[in-house]
Amino acid sequence: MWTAWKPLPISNQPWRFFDLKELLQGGQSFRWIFEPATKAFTGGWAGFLSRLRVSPEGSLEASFPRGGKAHLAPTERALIQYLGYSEEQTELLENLPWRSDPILREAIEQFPRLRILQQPPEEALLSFLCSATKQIPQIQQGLWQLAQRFGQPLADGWNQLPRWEVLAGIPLPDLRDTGIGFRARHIAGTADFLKENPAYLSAIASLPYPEARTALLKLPGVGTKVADCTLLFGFQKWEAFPVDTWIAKTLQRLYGLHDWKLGQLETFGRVHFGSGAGLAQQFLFARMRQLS
DNA sequence: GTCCAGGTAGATC
DNA sequence: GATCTACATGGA
Repeated sequence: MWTAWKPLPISNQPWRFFDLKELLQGGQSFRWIFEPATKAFTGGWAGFLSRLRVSPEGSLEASFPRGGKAHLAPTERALIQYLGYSEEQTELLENLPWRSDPILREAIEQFPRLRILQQPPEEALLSFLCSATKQIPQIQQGLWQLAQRFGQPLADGWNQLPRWEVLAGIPLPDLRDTGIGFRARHIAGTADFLKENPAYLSAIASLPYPEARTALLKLPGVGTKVADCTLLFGFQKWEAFPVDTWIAKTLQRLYGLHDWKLGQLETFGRVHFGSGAGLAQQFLFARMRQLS
């Protein structure tokens, strides 16, 4: 069913379970399920499945579907890319202003293995359309239902997230049945829009951040926060600085930015943290949740 | 029971 | 433009 555990060559530093949990279930992807029996996470993206765990010796290990299901396994290289372990992110991290910003430095020290997961844009968009005023476990639950009902079967009871073309044909009441509540009409609206404009998302990939953001904001249910999450986690637009309730709280309490408007906080983030603002955002997000 | 959750859109001023 | 509120659902 699964290949033997094998270390992934992505860091010489030891991993803790805590590091892997924050990377896979820290609010970036909602497609990794923890299995207490094996202390491993199963999940993936697109048509790929993997299992990940931290060995007792502190190395990050992966295992893949095998046998007739081998095509469901990502290459080791693709998995490492998905996990955000690229030269590009290493450089962005190095260039963040942690030398002059003790709050950011502390956050990075607390979560040294954290990176931005590089997810398919379609999945990031769908995920964060489901995220409005929901807790992370509920987002995970809603996406699981969407996948099980409308997505392509993979293996081990796992389905792929549904493609937007498929979502466009599903009646609103059926979408509602997955428990995603009022977000169903946002999904339906965006699915219809993308059906009319099939190349819309792929065109966004080549746009600079400001134009890409403007384009995403035209989709129903996509506001500034969902747009920035999609741009950061799906399109690798590193200057995107999503401001949600946690980040707003962080900037108020730790940076003293009381009474700032959302738009002002977004601008502050991009200016203060620079070209890797989105990466900084993820460390601050993890840190604030840890403090609460 | 009440409050809140990785927000957005539409109404109202 | 800036502020106010409805929107579904589940968990604390």
